[in-house]
Amino acid sequence: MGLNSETPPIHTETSFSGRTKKIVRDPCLQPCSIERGMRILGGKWKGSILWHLKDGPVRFNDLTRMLGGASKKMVDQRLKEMETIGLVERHVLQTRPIAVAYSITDFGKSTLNVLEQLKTWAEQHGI
Amino acid sequence: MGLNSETPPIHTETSFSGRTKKIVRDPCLQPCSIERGMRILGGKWKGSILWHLKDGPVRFNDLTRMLGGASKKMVDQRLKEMETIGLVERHVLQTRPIAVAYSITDFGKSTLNVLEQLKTWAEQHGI
DNA sequence: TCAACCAGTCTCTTTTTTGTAACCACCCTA
DNA sequence: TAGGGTGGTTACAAAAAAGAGACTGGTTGA
Repeated sequence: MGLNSETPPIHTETSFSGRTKKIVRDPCLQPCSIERGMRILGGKWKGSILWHLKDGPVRFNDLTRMLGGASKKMVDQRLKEMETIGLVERHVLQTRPIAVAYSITDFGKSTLNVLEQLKTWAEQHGI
Repeated sequence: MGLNSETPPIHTETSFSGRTKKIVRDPCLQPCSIERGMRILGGKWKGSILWHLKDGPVRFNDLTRMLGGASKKMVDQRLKEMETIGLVERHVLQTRPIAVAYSITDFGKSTLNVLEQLKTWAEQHGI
């Protein structure tokens, strides 16, 4: 099916400067908020990590095991990124032997809505 | 602040097989639905493209101009991926000169909730 | 003592992604 | 006829991401 009379008109935000030069009225000069959000949450494993932390702190190796397919290196990198952004926190437990646990911060929790929607969407559409 | 008595207990889904070997009760053998969803929507520009198509078909060059910073090649690649998945449709307009417009499909529209949430989240947190 | 655990780190290689720029073939208008 | 438009494609280079696998240095239980 092609575009026919019922389909909405072509949506353009361009116009001509003078008679020939085309300009965009509303370009995303910087990546728009969706794009910027994706750069935070869209990385490989990031969503999954947050999701696995939502029920309480998890230790490093446990987390790696939960994310079947992710290497320690990956998990380590992601956790560091997410720690500097403030999505997760790192706690050293003064037990013997020493252990390290990661937990989700309030900021991290603020992403759970989005992730839940995404999860629902993916499941509904058999992704 | 470290982990103290009020913080939830370490959340582990592991146990020991026999006495020594640790196993995970609930590993993501395949990437979980969040991960799989991200693989679809998380790519660079994908969300933005869908968002820009939501108000009606847009022509290729216009779209490229709207996504400030994306090259034709990028937009082209993303559109092709998204067309094969069924998120967008390509229409050749029999005008003179010939033109091509891309529009969002119903499946594509089903992602708009997620994208809207993401957008809201990003804006609320000054991302 | 051996083996498995802890939380990572390091190095190396491979793969993927991204960007730049030129090019095509055709159209339209000043 | 030149210079803008149309929707792409191609080749090449550069940069980023990902993966494999060994290794550390200590701990713990059988």
